[in-house]
Amino acid sequence: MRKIATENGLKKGPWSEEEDLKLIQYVQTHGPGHWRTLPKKAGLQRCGKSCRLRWTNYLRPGIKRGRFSFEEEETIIQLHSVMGNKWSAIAARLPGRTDNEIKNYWNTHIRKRLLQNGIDPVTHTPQVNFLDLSSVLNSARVDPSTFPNLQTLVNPQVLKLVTILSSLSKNENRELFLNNYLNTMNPYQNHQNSNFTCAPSNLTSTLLNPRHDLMHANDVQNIPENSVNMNDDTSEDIFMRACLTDDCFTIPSYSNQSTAQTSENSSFQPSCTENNIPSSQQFNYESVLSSSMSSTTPLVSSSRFINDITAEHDRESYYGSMFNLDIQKSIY
DNA sequence: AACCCCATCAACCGCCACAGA
DNA sequence: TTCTGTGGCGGTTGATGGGGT
Repeated sequence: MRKIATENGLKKGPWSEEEDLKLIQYVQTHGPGHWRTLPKKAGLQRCGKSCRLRWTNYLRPGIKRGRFSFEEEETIIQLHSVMGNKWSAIAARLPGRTDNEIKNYWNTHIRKRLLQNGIDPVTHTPQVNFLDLSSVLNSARVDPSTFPNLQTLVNPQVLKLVTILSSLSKNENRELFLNNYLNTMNPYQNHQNSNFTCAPSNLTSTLLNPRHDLMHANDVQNIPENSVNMNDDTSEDIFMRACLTDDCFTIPSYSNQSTAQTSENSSFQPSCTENNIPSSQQFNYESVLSSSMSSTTPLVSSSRFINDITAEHDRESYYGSMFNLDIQKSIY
């Protein structure tokens, strides 16, 4: 670990057993807090911040050490897909795990594995260039022999949607179309008061994210009967009329926000803030979180099975099959 | 055996939000 | 309203150890 260094008489680097003992004894007697004055009172040559970190990340009772379980990994992935790099918020849902530990685990294990499986760890979407996809699908439409089984591989509604999107000239328009598309698909959600909201730009990710498709499966049951039926052949026309009206493209704030938040160069924005998004642009993520927040049951149905898998390569193959499975579910 | 490369993760750093004076 | 102290957060660093050559 780090070299032991001193600065202003303060020690840096790894903690010794003796230091740990002093800190534990002091906190057990006086409780945590007042970290600035704690080192002097506890007889430690450390800065208060170092003491606090050592306590919260290592010495605090209830800290769970060791390998992350599959359930924990799934929870991290799903929460990260919603929260982004809000490690403390994620840690709050994983008893015994610290934000630092989760962050490290994400960067060294999960992130790598997602990349290996073709999943963008930032957006949680398959790493497929959207325009390339539409190009492929368009060509397939012109020449069915290219993909003779295309209709059995790709949901016709998805094909329609991609075709429409590819016909829109500006990325901004695509974004707007997608947002309106989804708003129309599930208007019920958009009118719910929610403490947990998401910027509309992330709906694009939601649409293209098989994991989100899976996670929203329960929501489908909540869609009121008068919402648009996507199995209706005329739904595309309905959507085109609904989404391509002038009104859609003349709301400056909407447009600007979408454009800004979907910049490819921008990192995954916390995406889900609680109060800074107008209600008309909010998206209800309650159901996304419900599985992990309100229940101790595994987050995906296959969790029971994966408890028995321990080897790293098994985890990798599990992730591969998990995402493949999700993709299939999402397109059928 | 020696060296190099890389993954891991504890610890640090800089910044920010918030509460209280 | 401003200042200051405190604690929290996310990003980064670097020591360590293991595997490969």
